[in-house]
Amino acid sequence: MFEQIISQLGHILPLHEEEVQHFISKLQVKQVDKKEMVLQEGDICKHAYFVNKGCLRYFYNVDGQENTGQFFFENNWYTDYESYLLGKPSKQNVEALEKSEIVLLAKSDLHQLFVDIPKFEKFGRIMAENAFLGLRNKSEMLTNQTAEERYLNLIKERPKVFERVPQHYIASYLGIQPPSLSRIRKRLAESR
Amino acid sequence: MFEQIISQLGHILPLHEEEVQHFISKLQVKQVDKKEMVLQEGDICKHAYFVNKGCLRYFYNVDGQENTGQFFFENNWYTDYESYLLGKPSKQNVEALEKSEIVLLAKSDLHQLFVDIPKFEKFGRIMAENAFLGLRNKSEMLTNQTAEERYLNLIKERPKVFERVPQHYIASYLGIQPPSLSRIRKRLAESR
DNA sequence: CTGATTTCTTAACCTGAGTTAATGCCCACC
DNA sequence: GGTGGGCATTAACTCAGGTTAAGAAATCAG
Repeated sequence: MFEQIISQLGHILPLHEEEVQHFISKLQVKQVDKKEMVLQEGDICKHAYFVNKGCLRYFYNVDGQENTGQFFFENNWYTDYESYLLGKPSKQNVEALEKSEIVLLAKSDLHQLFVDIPKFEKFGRIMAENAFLGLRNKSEMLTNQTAEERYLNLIKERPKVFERVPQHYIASYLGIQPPSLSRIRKRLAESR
Repeated sequence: MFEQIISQLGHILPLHEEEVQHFISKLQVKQVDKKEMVLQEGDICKHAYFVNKGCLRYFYNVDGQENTGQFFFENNWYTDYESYLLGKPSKQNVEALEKSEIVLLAKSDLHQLFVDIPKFEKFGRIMAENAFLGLRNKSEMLTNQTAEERYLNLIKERPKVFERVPQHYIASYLGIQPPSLSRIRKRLAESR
């Protein structure tokens, strides 16, 4: 149930058995169906989500267009940090792209952990740092690369995405429309 | 010299006088001229920078084009987290847009602080969280808004930028070219 | 197995922004 | 007080990507 999350945590923090138990006592597991929403725009994000199995994506809804921010597969954390940290309504929507099992950690519990076991602050810091690095990657890709470069880069760096995610979500992740992704694929296929 | 940084720190962490002194002992001040580079692409970013006075901007160099990521004014922290955290050569360039005074905090010293005074982990966490929020704002703006919306939003949210930063840097920050920003300004002026 | 739905591709047309280059303005500095 | 360099604007042209719509292909549910 929590082996994955505990194993990952063990790589960050050395913990005593009772600390592990204390941590586990804060966790809850949730099964979600394909296409089920985990978080909706307007909700206040009060949890961090860890993917045990399956796949989540978050997206923005802009003028009826879905704008995919990121995909999260097994052993990855997701949270809408902005809503989570500032207590503001989220602008993000999160849905399961597959039947998934996710672990929930409430913000209030995590903050209590920071107090009860101060070394968990390090966990909090590393979560935030990793969230930053993930966003930075995405953001740099959108600013500094052309659509074609972004596509090629994604194939190279995360080929798994293409095996598990429909192409129109990938287009949206790359910041383009499905016809545009098709054009890029066609262009590349011809020039080879 | 360090009043600003200590004052800000005081809002995050309650500290004893000796802890403040310990922290201050890690800091160094640097004066930089207008247009002077603080960090260059390829360097490994080993410090966090706090702006006491003046203004920094960081940018990417992509095919000879400068791609501005952010401006930092007084009382803001900058670091290239990716290079800083992973020890990789930075892809960013940082220059002073005005004669500036900046405070440097070395990564190695900060990590020693985490060990010496564990509650500094909280400072580290909040730094990372704030870096995330800043990037998230920028990133969301680029993904979800048109160039015109980004321009109007910047005027509304950070009018100071227009008073202190040449327009071609603002264009680059908005993700467009100077002629394009001129067109937007013209369009807006006409439709009013 | 079959009809329905989702997904992908293609075509035609449109548009916002890039590119390049010319012009004029401003102001910093000699 | 001139002058040279940096900066903003404008024009003309190009093009990547958006938009819309239609059709083909794949996938799913009953």
